[in-house]
Amino acid sequence: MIRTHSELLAYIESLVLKRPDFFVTELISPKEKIIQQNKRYSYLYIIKSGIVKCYLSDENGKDFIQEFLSTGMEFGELEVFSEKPSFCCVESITKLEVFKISYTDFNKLLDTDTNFSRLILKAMAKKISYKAPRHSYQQSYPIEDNILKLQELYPGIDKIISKKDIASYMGVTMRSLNRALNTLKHKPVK
Amino acid sequence: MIRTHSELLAYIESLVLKRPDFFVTELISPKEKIIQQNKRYSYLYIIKSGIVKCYLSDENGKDFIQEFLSTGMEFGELEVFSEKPSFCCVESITKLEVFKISYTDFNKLLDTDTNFSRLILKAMAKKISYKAPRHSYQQSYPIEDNILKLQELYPGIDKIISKKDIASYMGVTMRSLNRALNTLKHKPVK
DNA sequence: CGCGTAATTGAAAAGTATCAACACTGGTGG
DNA sequence: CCACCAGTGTTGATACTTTTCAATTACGCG
Repeated sequence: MIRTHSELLAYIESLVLKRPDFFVTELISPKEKIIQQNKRYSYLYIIKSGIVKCYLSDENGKDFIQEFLSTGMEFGELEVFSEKPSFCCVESITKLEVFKISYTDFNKLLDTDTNFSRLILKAMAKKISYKAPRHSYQQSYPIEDNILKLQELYPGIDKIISKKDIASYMGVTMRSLNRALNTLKHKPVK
Repeated sequence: MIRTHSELLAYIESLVLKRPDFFVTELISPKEKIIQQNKRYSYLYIIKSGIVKCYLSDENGKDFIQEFLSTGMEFGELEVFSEKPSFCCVESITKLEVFKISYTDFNKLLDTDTNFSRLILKAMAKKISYKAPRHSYQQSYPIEDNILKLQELYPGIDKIISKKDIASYMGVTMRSLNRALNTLKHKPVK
């Protein structure tokens, strides 16, 4: 649920030393919108520490959280390739430390540094293989099953992420989430 | 819904001429399982012509279709990066013409051919930006809305894809799909 | 013709959303 | 210090949507 990629972070940190002109370090406070849907940007980000949520919001005001990203995860990179405006929002949950790099410099790195290019490919492959089973499971199983799975994989997640966000992540209303939690409490059958 | 990537196909075809030793052309008949979940492979595929479905099937036997792929789309490439067994099944719907390339040769190309590497990055970015809004929309809106959207984007899709598959793609039962179709027919309000 | 797969439909059961009321919390300002 | 407010979380009643199950029809093909 909260995704990380330590290998990428390590490599980025080594790059920052080699090419300090490419990267800007930034501190961001909680609840800040870093990327807004349908806007154009020219920078992408790699998280050094902290957690962001990455979500799509539709015209009805319903938000749907794609993933929670943490150390070593990049965001805003897809637009480099698609050349379209951002298709999702990114907002900090905790306070954040990020590396920022311009599309231009990112492209330079891709073209000249095979290791880097490889890591980005890997990062994107990870994003895809993560999304697919989640999407599938969420559609195929009732809420209770999804909660159980979440608790199993990420015990104590509710202390970090608000319930509202957990509900948005699961694609259900908070009412349904609460009911499911209650019935699980009262019949911890297995 | 049926995804294509002509730019990649064009480039692959030019590569086939330059490096005929890297590629094998194969003909595949309909309803063949090309890739099976949780198995390991050493080849990946690029579609020259025809349509495949790419789906996850869970222990309950429910299938969930990720995407329909056609000309220029690659599959089986994620496992090159993740180094894990395949996480989804791929099955031909129509008869198929594909290029096959081994992980080894694919890696060689990635390391030596910047244009190629770039196209693969782009292909993966496309896969991600396609999945996210779809997932979001499907969770947030009722079936009828999803049908309308589908009919708008791909009129006549029902002639190519079986209803069963359309239902699996939308993540609902066929019963629900049929009911939604009927109510749409009887009240074509707008 | 007969077989298997795909598609259709009804009725009951399960799951989820909507709406609305209310509790809890941590600021903020009087 | 208290009152107030906004954001977050909780809960009940009800309506709606979707699944499940099962029975039936339609279609393509040997």
